[in-house]
Amino acid sequence: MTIAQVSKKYDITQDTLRYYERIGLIPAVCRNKSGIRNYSDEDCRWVEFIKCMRSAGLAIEVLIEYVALFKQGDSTIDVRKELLIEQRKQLINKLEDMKETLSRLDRKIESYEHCVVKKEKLLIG
Amino acid sequence: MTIAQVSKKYDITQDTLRYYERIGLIPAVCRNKSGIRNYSDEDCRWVEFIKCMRSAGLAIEVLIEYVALFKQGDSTIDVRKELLIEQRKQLINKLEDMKETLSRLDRKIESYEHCVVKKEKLLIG
DNA sequence: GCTTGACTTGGAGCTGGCTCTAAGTGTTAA
DNA sequence: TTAACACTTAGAGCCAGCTCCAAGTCAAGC
Repeated sequence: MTIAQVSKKYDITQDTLRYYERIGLIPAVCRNKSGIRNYSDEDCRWVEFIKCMRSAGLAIEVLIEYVALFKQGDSTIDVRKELLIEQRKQLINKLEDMKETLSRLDRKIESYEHCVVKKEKLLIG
Repeated sequence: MTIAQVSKKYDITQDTLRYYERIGLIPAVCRNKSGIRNYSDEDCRWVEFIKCMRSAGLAIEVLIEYVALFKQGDSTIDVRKELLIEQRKQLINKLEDMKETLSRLDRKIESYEHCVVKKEKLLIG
């Protein structure tokens, strides 16, 4: 796949794809003889995985570390697993916080309902 | 309450508190004759509300709008409610995305479990 | 051969959201 | 009364994470 196709498929700009590769957020993509990127299926899976993790708020720094460990091979399997577990923990905490905020927002909206009712009562009665 | 107390209570730097006030993220706080901020209970509730919403990822821009509408009085009640409902919608979507990412992370960690088991089998057998 | 156009690079620029600084004012304690 | 300190302001600086740009390379079509 060309960079243009990957960009379209995953809705990530070409600039961002090149940027991610430059900083090591995805492993180096193979090129043809004239230096043009040709994304393999595995490259695509990386792009998709990183996009997903980024959108959930995992830091670029952490993901770069994960990719670097991956490149070092099987000896880093345990470390990678620990890294993922730590990220999961943080994600769960964030989810909890957001759920609380959501219910607070619900209550706030609820109180606006009462407001409107009062206003209507005033208008009617 | 002084800015120092509010800063401590809500774990927000004094700089950030002043910044929030400057850009209209919280309504103007009353000052004594020499210009020093004195946070009322209502000011504190604003600080806490804004902190909570910010931590869930609501944009500063949107919250500034909410505060501006609030300052305009009761005529903006309906608009404010709509604004909150829209933000709730977005928050729910974000939560859903994050939940999916979380279960993906779970599966990934799961697959690392298998990895370790294989490695152990190799070591043992 | 020449133009067009899709790609390449390194580096500069931008946005959001703080965070720090310099210069100044006011209160308090010795 | 003078030193120390907590506060004030406007504006510069910083960081993450892109996004844009200039200059260059290459392949395809006229």
